[in-house]
Amino acid sequence: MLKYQQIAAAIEKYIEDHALQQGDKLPVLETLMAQFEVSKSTITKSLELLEKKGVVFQVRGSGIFVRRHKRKGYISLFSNQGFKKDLEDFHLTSEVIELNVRKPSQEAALNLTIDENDDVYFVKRVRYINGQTLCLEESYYNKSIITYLNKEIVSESIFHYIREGLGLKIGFSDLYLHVGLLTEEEAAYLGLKKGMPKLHVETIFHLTNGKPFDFSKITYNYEQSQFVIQTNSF
Amino acid sequence: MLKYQQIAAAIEKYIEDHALQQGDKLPVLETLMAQFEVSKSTITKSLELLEKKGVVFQVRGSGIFVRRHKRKGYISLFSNQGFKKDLEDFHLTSEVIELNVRKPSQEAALNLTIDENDDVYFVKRVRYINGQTLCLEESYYNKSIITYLNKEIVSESIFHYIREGLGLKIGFSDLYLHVGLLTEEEAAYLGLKKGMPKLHVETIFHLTNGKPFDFSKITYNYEQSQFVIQTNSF
DNA sequence: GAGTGGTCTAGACCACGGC
DNA sequence: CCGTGGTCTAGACCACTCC
Repeated sequence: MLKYQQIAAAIEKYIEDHALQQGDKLPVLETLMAQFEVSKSTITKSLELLEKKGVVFQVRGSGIFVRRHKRKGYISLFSNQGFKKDLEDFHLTSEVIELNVRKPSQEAALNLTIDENDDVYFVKRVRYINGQTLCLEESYYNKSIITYLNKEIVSESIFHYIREGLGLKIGFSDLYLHVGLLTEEEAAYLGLKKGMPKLHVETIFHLTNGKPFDFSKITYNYEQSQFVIQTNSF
Repeated sequence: MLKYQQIAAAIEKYIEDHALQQGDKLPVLETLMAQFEVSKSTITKSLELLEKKGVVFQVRGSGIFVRRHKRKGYISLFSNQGFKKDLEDFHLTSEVIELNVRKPSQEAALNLTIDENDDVYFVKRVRYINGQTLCLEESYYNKSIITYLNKEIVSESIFHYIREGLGLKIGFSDLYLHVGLLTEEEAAYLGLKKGMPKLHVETIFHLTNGKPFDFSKITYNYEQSQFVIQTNSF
């Protein structure tokens, strides 16, 4: 692990352990430099990382402050697929409905930029949060990248397996959000009634080298659909 | 304007002008260093900025590539309030329903971290996209920060005025998303029917110094609610 | 004006991709 | 192995905040 990542992790842990709140001041750069025995730019890099993650904000001429949104019970839209850590407050489980190798739909092939004759893993799951249905998920994984999946992996965190088991590096993703009404089938899986509202999210996940490896379609239970997103200006 | 921002803007313009597509390769670092006559870290800073914005992605040992999502007609969830540039494809207009100075609701006071006796500007607008209703917006601006607003400003881009007119620097924001069904009043403003789905977004905007200055509640027309979000891993 | 974060440089060395 | 991006350093100078 790189220095600036270690330092960022240490600072984040410090904030967590001391239960610091929004606006609380952290030590000044010079102190941090001395404490971690690194140069200024390394500390700066660490703090940039934490700023991107929405953990701190820096004010020139003033200091470094903790950033923390106030509301509880909201799910971070980004820490759902792939970044499970933030969900420690929640119990996430999955019920696997379907898992097989097949040819992709035209839509899936397009989004994964593969040929319709290439193989994909198809995964269909219902995910539960604290015992309640959270969402219905249908995912297509490019089999030439995600070479193996089994029921055990798919019941747990697929993304954890991709990183640790396969040693792949997940880069960026594009999310597409829609609002609509539940179909009969979706309602059945989620234990809701047809015609109730839904949040539908399609995501294309890429590796750091830019190759799309997963196309996911997720329908969220509106009762559980409380999401938070932290953003920064450019 | 800072060097690295100028360079980032230049590179972004180059991508735009040459209509580069996802995966297209940009010149290597050394070339860019020479071309802009700056040191390596400055170019790196520029590219980091573009990476944050979702304009490029960098692959170690390989190169710098253009990142561009494929779907058209989607609104970027972040470039709506405050970052209007990305919406050039769309015609955005506003109809002002209400504009006045008042005491904040308990909810607004809480989210702006002010007292219920402090003054706020209250703005209620319906926003149109290409002539269709896009959303109903109710905003509370901390009057001790946003000292003046009038109908003309509020009909145009409030955030542009805050930046240029008031010289304030917008920092970060917290978005809270919900899905639900339209009330009678909301449906009336949006020209829809009660009971249809809605996306409800509450946002708290902060200045770079961390002070919240705007609390907004927006109800989106589900027919227009096609949003895209580009994210990066940490 | 003192304190504090941000920008920029020049250069050494490292790590990954792909031929 | 070469080309390419990433990390890290030491230090100069700049810009903002707040007393």
